[in-house]
Amino acid sequence: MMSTVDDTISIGELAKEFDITARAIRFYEEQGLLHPIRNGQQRIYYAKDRIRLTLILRGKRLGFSLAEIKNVFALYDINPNSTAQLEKMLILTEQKRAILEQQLTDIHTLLSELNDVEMRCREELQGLSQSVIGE
Amino acid sequence: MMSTVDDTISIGELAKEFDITARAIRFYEEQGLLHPIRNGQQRIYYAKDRIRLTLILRGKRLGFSLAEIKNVFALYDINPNSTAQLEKMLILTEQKRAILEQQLTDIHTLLSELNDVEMRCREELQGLSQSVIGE
DNA sequence: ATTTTACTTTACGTTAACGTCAACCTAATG
DNA sequence: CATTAGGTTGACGTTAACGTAAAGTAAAAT
Repeated sequence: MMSTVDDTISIGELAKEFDITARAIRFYEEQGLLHPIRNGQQRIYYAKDRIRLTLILRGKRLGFSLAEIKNVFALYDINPNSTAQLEKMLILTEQKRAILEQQLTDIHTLLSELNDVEMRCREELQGLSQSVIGE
Repeated sequence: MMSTVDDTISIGELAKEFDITARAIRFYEEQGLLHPIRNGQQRIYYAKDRIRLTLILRGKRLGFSLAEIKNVFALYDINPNSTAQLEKMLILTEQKRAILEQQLTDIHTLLSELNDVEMRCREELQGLSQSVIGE
C-alpha cells in the first residue's frame, strides 16, 4: 500500500474530533453547509471542511440556525461584484452585529447575576459550617 | 367604575409590551415559568411577571431551553437549607458560567470577522465608485 | 340588544435538527 | 472465506417551542 501521507480524514474521524455524530455531519451536508469530496462512495474531508465545521458549531453555540449559518457562509463565498450585493451584505453584517452585541450585554448581565447567586451560596455554606463547629 | 389604579395588565398588553404572542406567554405558564393570578377566568400580570418574562427572553436569546431557564429560576427560588443543595447549585452556576464564557469568546471572534467582511465590502465599494468617477 | 373585542381551553399542525433503525457495500483481518 | 469495522442511502421517529384553528365566555361599545 502506498504511503498516502495526506491530510484527509473520514467522517468517523471528523465526528470524533468534533465530538458530534456522523449523522449530524451528513445532515450539514444535506443542508448545503459542507461539500466533501468522494472517494468512490465514501466521503473524505480536508482541512477546509474542518474550518467549516468549526464555524458551524460556533454559530450554533450562538443560537444561529443552520440556514442563517449558510447565509453567513454566502457572505464569504460571494464574489462581490455588484454594488447592490455589497450593500445587501453590509446590511446583513450589521444585523448580525446588532444581535451579537445584544448577546454580549445579556451575557454580562447573566454572569454578574451568577456571581451573586454563587456568593450567596458560599456565604450560606460558610454559615452552616460555622454553626456545626459551634455545636 | 372605581379608579383601579393598579399595576396589573392583561395577557394582550403583556404580549404587546414584549413583542411576543399571547400563545407564547400561555406556553411559558404551561411549562411552569410563569404563575399569573386569575381574575375569574382571566389571567392578570404584575410587575414581577414582567421581570420573569425579561429573564425568560434573555435566556432564550442566549440559547437556553425553557427547561434550563426553569432550572435557573429554581436556583433563585430554592430556600437553600441543605449543604447538598447549595453545592449542587454551585455546580449548576459553574456550568452556566462555562457556557457563557465560551459564548463570549465566540462572539468576539465573530464580531471581528464581521469587521473584516465589512471592511472588505467598503473597500470594494470605494473601488467601484472610483472606477466610475475615473471613466 | 347585538355586535365587537379580548380573553379562555382544547387540540392538532409545524419546523428545525437531528436520532434511530434497516438494509446494503467494501476493505481489512483472523 | 467468513467476519468484523467502518462506511452508504433511505426513511421514519422525536423533541422543543410555539402557530393556528375551533368553539365558547364575558365585558364593552354601538
